[in-house]
Amino acid sequence: MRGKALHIAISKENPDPMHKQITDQMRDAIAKGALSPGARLPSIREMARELAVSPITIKRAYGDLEREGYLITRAGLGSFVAGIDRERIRAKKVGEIREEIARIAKSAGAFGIPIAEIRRIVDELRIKRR
Amino acid sequence: MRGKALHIAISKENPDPMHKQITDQMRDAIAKGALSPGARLPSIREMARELAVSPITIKRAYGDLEREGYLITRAGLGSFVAGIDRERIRAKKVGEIREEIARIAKSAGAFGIPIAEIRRIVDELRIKRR
Amino acid sequence: MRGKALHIAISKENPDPMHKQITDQMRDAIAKGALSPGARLPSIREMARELAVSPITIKRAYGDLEREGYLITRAGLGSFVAGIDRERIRAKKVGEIREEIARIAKSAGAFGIPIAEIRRIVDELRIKRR
Amino acid sequence: MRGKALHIAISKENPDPMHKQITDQMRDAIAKGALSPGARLPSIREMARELAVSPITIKRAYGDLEREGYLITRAGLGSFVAGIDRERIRAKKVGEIREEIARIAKSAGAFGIPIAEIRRIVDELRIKRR
DNA sequence: GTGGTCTAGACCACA
DNA sequence: GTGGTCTAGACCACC
Repeated sequence: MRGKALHIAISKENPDPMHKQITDQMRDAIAKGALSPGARLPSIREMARELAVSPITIKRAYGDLEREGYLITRAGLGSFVAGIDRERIRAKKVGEIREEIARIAKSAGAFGIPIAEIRRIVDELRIKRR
Repeated sequence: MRGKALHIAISKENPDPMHKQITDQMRDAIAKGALSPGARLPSIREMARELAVSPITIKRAYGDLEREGYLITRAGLGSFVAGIDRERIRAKKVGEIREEIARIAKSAGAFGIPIAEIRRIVDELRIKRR
Repeated sequence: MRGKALHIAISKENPDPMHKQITDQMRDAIAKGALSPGARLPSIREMARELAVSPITIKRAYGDLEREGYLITRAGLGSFVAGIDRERIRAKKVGEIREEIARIAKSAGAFGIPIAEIRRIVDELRIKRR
Repeated sequence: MRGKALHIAISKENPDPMHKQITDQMRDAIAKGALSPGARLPSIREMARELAVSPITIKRAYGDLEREGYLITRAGLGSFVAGIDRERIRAKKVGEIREEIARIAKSAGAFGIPIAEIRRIVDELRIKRR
């Protein structure tokens, strides 16, 4: 299997701004290990051509990911996947999920939907995935 | 006890736009039954004064809720809580939750977080709420 | 004395990019307390007109300061000085100074300049300021 | 003992551009006396091979150092460490340090950090180095 | 009016 | 070629 390691899809339907769609997908790809530390990423201009967006939008996405520690970029050289503490990132993600679930549970409560029902929804997913 | 049926809190910290903070809380109040069908809501001007925001913001919120079927505005009379098919709304909300959970599970998978762990997070919440 | 609380000077001589010159000066102003928490900052467009730069450059500066926790900005409302943990920021600044001094001392060592001489330079400053 | 007089380390982590990392280290080596006046430096190509960078980058570094008076390049012969007025260079460096310290002290003042505290930081360094 | 996003295009330093 | 900065101008959502 020889293909692009990076398949980024931008949807105009998605209300998220482009740069967020890009960072979200790249963050996941890096976290998942689809991109190994040190690997060179497409240059800003390449990526811009490929996704048919402005280089500035890609720059914005790369810049955000750099601030988050997912990649490092050096003028004249390009951008590279950063050495990442996978455990730290996983823990951070779990924390985010916990907050999201809590928010959902709270809002569900107002509609008379108990947490038990949310649990049931999660279990449905587990079964579907089997 | 005759008091405000409606306690809406707008926070500047909350990144959500004001009109969304308002609709979210009113929707929950109506769904929860805190506001009974037919009940008269404060006029746009009253509400605006009370929350110290622009009437335009309230108009936007009422308009959104009307489009969603939660209230009815009669020109010259005011706005009233709509008669609501509680079951229909609950079912709709469950569907929304299902989609959100699926989205979370998908993104979590990229970080090596299995659905079982999400289930665990939900269970933690159940215990905490007891 | 009634004047602008914010005097920002941009120099074309300065090799730092404009947005950094702006953030540096605003950060100092906020840290110093010249701007109180909650105070409204000039809008992006106002500031841009005043400094005769593009609104995007100001946006960049405000965005950086927001990520650093110095201000919060809400669409449609404007930008406001954040409630700040002054102690935390002071400690961070001391850490940065420590690193800078260490770097200077290291580079000075190569020229045969001992730390004692750096100390003497600092003392000169103390006397001058009296 | 006949070994490399010049150990230059280029780091990808270091945000400084490569040419600066090189000039900084060579300048220090010359100022320190590790390279004696008249000594022949590796040719641009040699150096480039050794550091695994482009000859253009080395050319830029050598050129910068020549402009600063640290080395002399004779076409066809190579590059040589310049005869240096060590005192003059030391004095210049002290001046630079004085300016940097003044800048740091000024910025620190905005955070309520007195010069006395900077002095303390310098003293900590002195102790650590003993 | 406010901020948020995106584009097209320019100029610069770095390799 | 690379990334970094800045401009001018457009369109959108929010208030």
